[in-house]
Amino acid sequence: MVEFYKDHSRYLLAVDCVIFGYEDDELKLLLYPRGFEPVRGKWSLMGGFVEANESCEQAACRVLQETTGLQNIFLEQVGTFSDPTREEYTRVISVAFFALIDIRQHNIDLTKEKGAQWWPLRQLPELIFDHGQMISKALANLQQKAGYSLAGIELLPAKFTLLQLRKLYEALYQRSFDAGNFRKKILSLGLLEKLDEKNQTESRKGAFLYSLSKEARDSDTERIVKL
Amino acid sequence: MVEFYKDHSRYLLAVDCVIFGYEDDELKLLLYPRGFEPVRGKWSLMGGFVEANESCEQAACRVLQETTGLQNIFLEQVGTFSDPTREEYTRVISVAFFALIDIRQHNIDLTKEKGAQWWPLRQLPELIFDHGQMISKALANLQQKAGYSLAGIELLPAKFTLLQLRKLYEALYQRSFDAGNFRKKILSLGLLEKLDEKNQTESRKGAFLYSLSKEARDSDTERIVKL
DNA sequence: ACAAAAGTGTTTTCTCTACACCCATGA
DNA sequence: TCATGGGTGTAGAGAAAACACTTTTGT
Repeated sequence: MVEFYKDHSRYLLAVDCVIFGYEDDELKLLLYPRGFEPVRGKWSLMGGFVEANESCEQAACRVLQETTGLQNIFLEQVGTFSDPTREEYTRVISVAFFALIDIRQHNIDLTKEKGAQWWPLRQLPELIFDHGQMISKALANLQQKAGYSLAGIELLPAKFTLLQLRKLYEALYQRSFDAGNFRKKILSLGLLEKLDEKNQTESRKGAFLYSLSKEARDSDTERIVKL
Repeated sequence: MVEFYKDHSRYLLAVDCVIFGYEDDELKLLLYPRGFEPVRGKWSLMGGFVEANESCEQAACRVLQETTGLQNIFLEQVGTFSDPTREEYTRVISVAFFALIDIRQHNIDLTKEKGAQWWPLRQLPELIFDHGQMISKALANLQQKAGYSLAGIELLPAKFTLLQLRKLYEALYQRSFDAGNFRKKILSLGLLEKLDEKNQTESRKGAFLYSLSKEARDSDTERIVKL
């Protein structure tokens, strides 16, 4: 066995997922009443411990899959929270991730089973530990990312109208965008593919559906929203 | 003692610092020949283990202070590296930080004592583990941050000329900037304070020195460089 | 007919960029 | 006097913002 490191402490390592969804023109977060002690029953992000054979990213994927039934989800590190007193009873280091999911795709039975609820971002309940900080930082990350790419699109169905996209951006940045200018700006990026289908449910006239084009998944650094 | 967590593994937790400096019109990194096994003698970022009473941020501060003699340094998380096989002999999770220091302020004796060297960013030696990845990510962070704020300024002395600032930005982005336009853009941000001193060493005419104004430390989200 | 969203076009404003030009001064 | 950086001004290109206007269709 290895002797080099024997003088140093070892810590529990967890991941916590800030799971964003979008519904009724507003951003929502999936929160859970914590199922085990300590602080059982208080609202928290969904998390789990990192097992011996997995990275934090893999652990976050697993947690996400276990709680929403979804795989291949947009997932990104937010930061690592390591204040020695962040949990009450023992020291746990937590790596926070944020995930963007299409709220209509997730497994509702699975989430209900654990008592999970979608909470509007603007009216969150009190959260355990430093989960509030994790959420703030995740939101800041998301806003920044959405300003440079169409990252936020993961929150919409695969096919969407420009109205839906605009409403999403309005929710993200808490401001309104001129409909005409928004359309021109987004289409000028050349990242969207116009489909032959129309959505007739949200307007009299009907609006064409769009989806992210193949080429779009790659490099797209142009600015969309001026903050 | 606490029983809730007893089923979960505990891991060694380290921090690694990507220490940026700026000298001779180019970005440099402070690297160390690793002083202990395994892989003793290979070049690496300076790091250390997180002790029981400190957060990762505190550990990074401590490491930075121990290696450069500097305190109150710009320091920011880059990301957490947790691949189970990232180190050869045992599992270590590492949180990478990046630091910006004024290369002329650090304690040269202290760094020399450990065999540390400043390496031009464009000609780095081979590094241990995933330290190369940490550096790439840190650089990307720095570039992005410098595009929105005057973050890079920490690499310069407290008083500097606009030529020095421009050269720094040119090194950061590996491109040139029009001298007149750069001056106007930077000054229009209202973040710099013009001093009554001049630097006579870098031009015949002499250039006024500037420093970051008090108000500037706060929110400054306007874009400086278009990427 | 009207309301509401879809979609297009125009005008104005602002920022970015390129570049011209004068200033000061050490060699 | 010449080269070099300091510093200011300006004209043109291009993007962003504001907004007018036409189309479509369910009620």
